[in-house]
Amino acid sequence: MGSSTENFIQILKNAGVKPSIQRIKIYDFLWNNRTHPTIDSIFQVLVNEIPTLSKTTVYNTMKLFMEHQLVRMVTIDESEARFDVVTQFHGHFKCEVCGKLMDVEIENPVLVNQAKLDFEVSEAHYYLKGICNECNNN
Amino acid sequence: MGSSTENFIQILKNAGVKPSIQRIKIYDFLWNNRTHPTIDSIFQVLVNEIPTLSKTTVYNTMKLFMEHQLVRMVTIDESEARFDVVTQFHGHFKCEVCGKLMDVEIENPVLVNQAKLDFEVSEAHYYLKGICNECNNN
DNA sequence: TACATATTTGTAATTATTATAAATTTGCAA
DNA sequence: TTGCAAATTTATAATAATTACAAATATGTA
Repeated sequence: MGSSTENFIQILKNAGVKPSIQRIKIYDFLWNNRTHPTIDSIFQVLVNEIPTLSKTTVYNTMKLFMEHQLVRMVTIDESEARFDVVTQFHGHFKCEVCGKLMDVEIENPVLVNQAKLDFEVSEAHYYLKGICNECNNN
Repeated sequence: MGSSTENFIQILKNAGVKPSIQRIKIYDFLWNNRTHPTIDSIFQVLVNEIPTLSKTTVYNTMKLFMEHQLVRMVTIDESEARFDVVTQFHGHFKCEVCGKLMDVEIENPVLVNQAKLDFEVSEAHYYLKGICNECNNN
């Protein structure tokens, strides 16, 4: 699968987002850095490529991307929002020692009886907290 | 099941938390108001009963309760933390129209293969977003 | 009662996010 | 190409949740 600029432009266009330089670079970064980055970490990296970049633009862009289903917000960290370019359902694990946030494969959970009927679901999130193996072995 | 002050004192003691007036009243409120309240909403109600109550005390107390597994933090709302006195695994549903946060019964999700081996899990959270029936019918 | 410790409180500091308006860029029509 | 309206980006200020801190108060015990 190619990951050239043209591809990112096409992904944005398909989602109904006009591909400005900033939007392309931000999407590019998310695509290639699947570490569930925060607004600030996105900004800190990209301000090197786009010296005039404003943090407000990163906020605006992530909001726009969310509205167009290009990213998911991950709210495990109470203090800062994180973002995930993978929008298919999957879980997250946060290690409370090293702080790393990892993807977790999980069977799509089953709502019990009544729950299925009580609302129209548009988004599902699942996450775990605990200690990762690396931290447990040290 | 009784829900008198004596019972709350016992619950706090069993969890290793010294039962001050403030802690008892806060736990009492959580036990009897299972609406996943925010720090501010807890404070606004209880400052009527304890006029000297400080919001810092509510923050401190919720932190202490979390450390002693008396409550769970719910982070569906990006802006404000919410708290749940029910610590057994269950899901949450947030209606994006009316904003209400409800409990959802759900089968305990199954981690796929490798995930089980990769970390020691201490907490699991599951939540949904969408539109509730009430909002859908109006 | 006296005192050490724990708890609460009020205030100030921090920090993520949002609001706002000016500056810049973009796309298009004349 | 030029001019202009709309979209986008930017910088700054405002907001609001949370944390840090130190003084005040309450608690338990010798």
